[in-house]
Amino acid sequence: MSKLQKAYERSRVPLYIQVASVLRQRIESKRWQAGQKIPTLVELEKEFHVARVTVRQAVEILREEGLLFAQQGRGTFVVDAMTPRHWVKLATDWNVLIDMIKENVPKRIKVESSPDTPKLVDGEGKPAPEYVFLRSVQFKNGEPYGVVNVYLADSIFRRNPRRFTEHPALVVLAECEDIRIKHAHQTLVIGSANPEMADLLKVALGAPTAECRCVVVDENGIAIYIADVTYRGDVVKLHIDLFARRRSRAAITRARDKRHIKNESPTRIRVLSL
Amino acid sequence: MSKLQKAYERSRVPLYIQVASVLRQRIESKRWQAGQKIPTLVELEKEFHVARVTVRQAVEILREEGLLFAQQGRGTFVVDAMTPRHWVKLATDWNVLIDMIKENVPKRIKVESSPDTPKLVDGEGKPAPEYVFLRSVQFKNGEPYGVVNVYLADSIFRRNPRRFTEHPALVVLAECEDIRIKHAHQTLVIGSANPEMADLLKVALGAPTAECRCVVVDENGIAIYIADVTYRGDVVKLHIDLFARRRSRAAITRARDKRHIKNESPTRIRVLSL
DNA sequence: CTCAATTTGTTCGTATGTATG
DNA sequence: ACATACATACGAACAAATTGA
Repeated sequence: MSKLQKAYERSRVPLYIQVASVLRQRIESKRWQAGQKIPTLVELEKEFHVARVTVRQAVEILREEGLLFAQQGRGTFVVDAMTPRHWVKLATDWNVLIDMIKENVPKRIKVESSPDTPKLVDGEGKPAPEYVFLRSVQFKNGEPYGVVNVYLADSIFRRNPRRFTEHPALVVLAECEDIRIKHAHQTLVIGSANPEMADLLKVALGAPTAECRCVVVDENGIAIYIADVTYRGDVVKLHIDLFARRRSRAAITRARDKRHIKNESPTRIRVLSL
Repeated sequence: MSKLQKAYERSRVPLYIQVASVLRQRIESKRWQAGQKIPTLVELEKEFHVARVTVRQAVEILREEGLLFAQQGRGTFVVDAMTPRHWVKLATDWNVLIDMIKENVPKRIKVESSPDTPKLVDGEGKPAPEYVFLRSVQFKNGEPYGVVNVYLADSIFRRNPRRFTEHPALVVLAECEDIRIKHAHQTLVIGSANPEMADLLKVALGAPTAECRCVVVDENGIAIYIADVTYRGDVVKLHIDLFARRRSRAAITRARDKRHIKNESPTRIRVLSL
């Protein structure tokens, strides 16, 4: 039994779909670059240990998606024009977060409201007596990339219902100077799209997603803001600075480094076998 | 046409898998709580607009996963004891990172070495003239959860080959007091398992993964350590403190909060329709 | 205790989709 | 393109366990 068939046992998703998703990732991750000829069907069927027809079905899917085009007698190629990726950079600091989503302002769109559950908080803050539930989809270039579910303490919402419905709730919250925040935090776990999210985000069912949860607790220990955000997995990028010596002229140095790489002799790699 | 069927058009994922993923999420999100009886097969087949057998297949999957148990004549129930998950908590600070992976020490295991590509650095640091390539799989409770590919500058490696092969390279690196680090950072993007990773991590092909890249640059601007780590998506959890007022007795407060929740009147949710 | 209602479990037959060689 | 085998999905009917009147 091939490795893929073992993977098949685990997921019960049709083989050609699985193969297609692997090929798609190679294109999206630029491992197969635009215009490049991809391996022949024979090579692919050897790599994946599947039948010829199965590979063809996978390639067919990507052709329909406009990622590949095939030419009889020549081969299969990655299409040239790939739209540049839009990344959602996750913030690691309150002020950065507020600044970032400030720009999101007009992107909020209402979605058929499903009667969602209250959602318990797992260990941070007491729930407020009443919440207002807001739901929106985030768009960029006409493409959905995130679904936001917000529970906002009703007492906060009442202060200015208009502003809270027209702007990101967190931004309005940050503007209220008299609200004293004890702590705010964000967690991220990786999930996969359920049918509803797949529909809203226009991705395949089971496609990777980033599930972010942001909770703001006021000075009384009340969770006044609870947001559950689901992003398409392919738009999320997180950058963490672990360590930095003072006087870091990072941007400038980086640019210079890049030029160096091309001129230098190729780096040698020694594989260490234990 | 139902939403599920639309999702089917897009992904060609079998219907009963889609239903299963919806049910699974209801359990994991606590919308269906432990011990609770879930709707009957008849109700579910009405809700999802699928045949009886299809719902049964979905329930069957969750039974095999140990999330549900069924009793003829009574109904189907959510199991009580949820096994606590093992999370890989991503570090957001150098010292925390080192402390964390210190404990990983004995988990490193050698894997069939594939002649991997040199991997270019995208903007941070010049490559060293020669790297040593190390590869390992991380285990927890006998289950693989991460694959690590490390490029370590050969000049660093030579200082103590034994230690570098027997311990996490980053820990040994941190111990070398004479190595001055200019900066270190980590990035995370979400990907999906290719055939090789699916095999190593024992997950389905295309299953969500976390692709972490950690780069350490020394005072000369040389990237002395480049690690590409692929984690199973379901074990990664990232916690970001956005904001915290001084004198936060978080742990104690949390414990008290939890008790409160049970005694208080249920929180009301008002759905806001724009 | 029995009966009826409820609910899961099983089995057909049929049609279509998936995967191999 | 074909033949074969198995998976998926439907609808319908029936069997078996549980509950409560």
